[in-house]
Amino acid sequence: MPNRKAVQAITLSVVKTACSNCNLHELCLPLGLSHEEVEKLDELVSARRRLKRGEHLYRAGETFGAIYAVRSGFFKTDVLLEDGREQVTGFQMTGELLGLDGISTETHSCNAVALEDSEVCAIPFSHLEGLSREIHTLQHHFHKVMSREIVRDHGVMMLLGTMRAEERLAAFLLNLSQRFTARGYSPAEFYLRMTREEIGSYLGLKLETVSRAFSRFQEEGLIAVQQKHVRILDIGKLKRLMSHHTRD
Amino acid sequence: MPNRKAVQAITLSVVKTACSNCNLHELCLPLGLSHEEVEKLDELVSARRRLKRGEHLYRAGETFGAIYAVRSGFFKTDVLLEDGREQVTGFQMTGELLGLDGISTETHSCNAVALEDSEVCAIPFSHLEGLSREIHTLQHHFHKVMSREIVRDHGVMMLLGTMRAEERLAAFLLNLSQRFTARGYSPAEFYLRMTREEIGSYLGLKLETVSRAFSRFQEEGLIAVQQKHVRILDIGKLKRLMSHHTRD
DNA sequence: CGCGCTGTTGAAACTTGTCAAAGTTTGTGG
DNA sequence: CCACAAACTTTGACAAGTTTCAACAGCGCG
Repeated sequence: MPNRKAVQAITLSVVKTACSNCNLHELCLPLGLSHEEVEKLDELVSARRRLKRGEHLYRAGETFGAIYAVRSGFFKTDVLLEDGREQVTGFQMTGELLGLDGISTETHSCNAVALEDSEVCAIPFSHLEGLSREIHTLQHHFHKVMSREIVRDHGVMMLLGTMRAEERLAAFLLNLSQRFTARGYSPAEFYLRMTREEIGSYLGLKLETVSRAFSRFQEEGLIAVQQKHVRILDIGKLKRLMSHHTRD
Repeated sequence: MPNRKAVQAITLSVVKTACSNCNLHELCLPLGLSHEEVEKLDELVSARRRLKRGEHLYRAGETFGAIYAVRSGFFKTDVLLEDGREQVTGFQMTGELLGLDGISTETHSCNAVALEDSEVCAIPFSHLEGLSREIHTLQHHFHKVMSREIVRDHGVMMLLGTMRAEERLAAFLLNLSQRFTARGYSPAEFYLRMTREEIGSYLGLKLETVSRAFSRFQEEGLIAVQQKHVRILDIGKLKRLMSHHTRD
C-alpha cells in the first residue's frame, strides 16, 4: 500500500505548521521569545486552512472562536448594511491578522474573503488569552496589534473624511507599496488583487471614479497601469498629491 | 489648626477613588469579579484628573503610559494631518475609554480634548497588563473593549464611505441617543457638547452641510433643534432615513 | 471562441463644498 | 449686570467634485 503512506506523509507535513518554522515570525509574532516559549506558541496554532479565491474565511454573524494569521494570499474584509450597501473595511496580506472584530461580541461582525488562493493559521482565541497570561511579551505584542488596528482605522477615517478622490487613491497605492516593500517585494511594481469596485468600496468612491483617477495618474506620468498591474513611476509626486489640496 | 484637618479630609476624599464605589462599574469594568479582585482593581486606578473645557487630556506625539476612563464629562479625539486637515475620530462620554490608540507605538496618535469640564481615571497600562494576567475576566473584558473599538470604527467607515449627508447626521443622532439612553438619560432629548464644525469633521462634512441637514430635519418634523439642544420627535423616520437611499 | 465580468470613457444630474453675509449665543471685562 | 467682542450658526447663491447612466472595449475563463 504505497499510496497510503504517501498520503500520510503529505497530511503530516500539512498539519505540522509550527510557528518556529514559520517565516512570518517577525510579522505576526512577538520577538525575543525563549525557545520554550516558541514551543508553546507552536501548540497555539491549531490548524491551517487553505482557501480558494472567492471563498469566505468567515462570515458576519458566525460565532467567533479564533483569529487568523495570513500565511499566504490576500484577503478583504467587508461589512454589509441591511439595505445592501457594502463597505470594504480592509485588505489583509501575508503576516497580517484577521478576525479581531469578533472578540467583542463573540460573533464575527464582518466577512473575510480570499481574493486569491490563500492559506491561514487559525489561532483559537481562548488559547491565545491563556498563553498571553503566561508570556508577557506575547500579551503585550497582542495588545499592540489590536491597538495598531485601531490606529489604522483612524487613518482610513481620515482618508474617507477629508480627502478627495485622487488623494484617496494615492494614499491607497502608497500604503500598498509600503506593505509590499515590508514583505520584500518591489515598492514600485505590483499586482492588485482586488477589482476597481472593491478599491472604490474601500475608498468610499464609485468604481468609475477609481478608474478615472487611475487614468489621470497615468496621463500625468505618476504611474503605469494596465488592468491589475501597477507600476509607480513617481512616488514623490504621488506623496505630494496628498498634502496640497483642501476639501471637505 | 482646624483648617489643616479640613483640607486633609477633602484631599482624602478626592484621592480615594476606588473602583468599588464607582458608578461606572458596568460600563468600564468586567462584571462578576470577586471582592478581592475588585480590591486589586482599586489599586490599579492610580489617579483621577480633572479637566476644564478645552483642556487636552493628551496630545498626539506624547508618550503613552495610561488609558483613561471617563468618569464624567465629554471628550473628542482628533487626528491632524501635516497640511492642517483635521478629523474628529470619536466622541467619548461617561464610562468610555480613551487612549487605546497609544498602545501600538507607545505614543499617542491622536489628541483628546475635554468638550466640557470633565473627570477621568488614569489606568497605568503596565498595571492593567499585569493585573489582567491574574484576573481572566479582566483580561477578556479588556480584549472585548478593544475589539469593540475596532467594530465601532468600522461603523464609522461605513458611514463615511457609503452614506450621504442626511443619513450620516441621522446615524450620528441615533447613536448619541442610544448612548445617552444606556446612561439613564432621555433617548429623545439632549444637549450636544460639540460644535457643528466638530460634528462635521466627525461625519466628513462641512459645518454648513451639517447645519443645513439639521434645518431640513427640523422642517420635516423629525427633530426640534435649538443650537445645541436637540429633541428627537420621530425616531422611526430618522431610522428609516438610513435604509433607503443609495449613493457612493 | 464567445460570453461575462471587469474596466474605461463621456455627458448630464446631483450632492456637497465654497464664499459671503447676517443672525445668534456665549463669555468676558468693565 | 450690562455691553461688546468673539465664536458659532444659519442661509443663500454659485462652483466644483462625484455619481449616475450609458455605451463600449478588453481580458480571461470555461
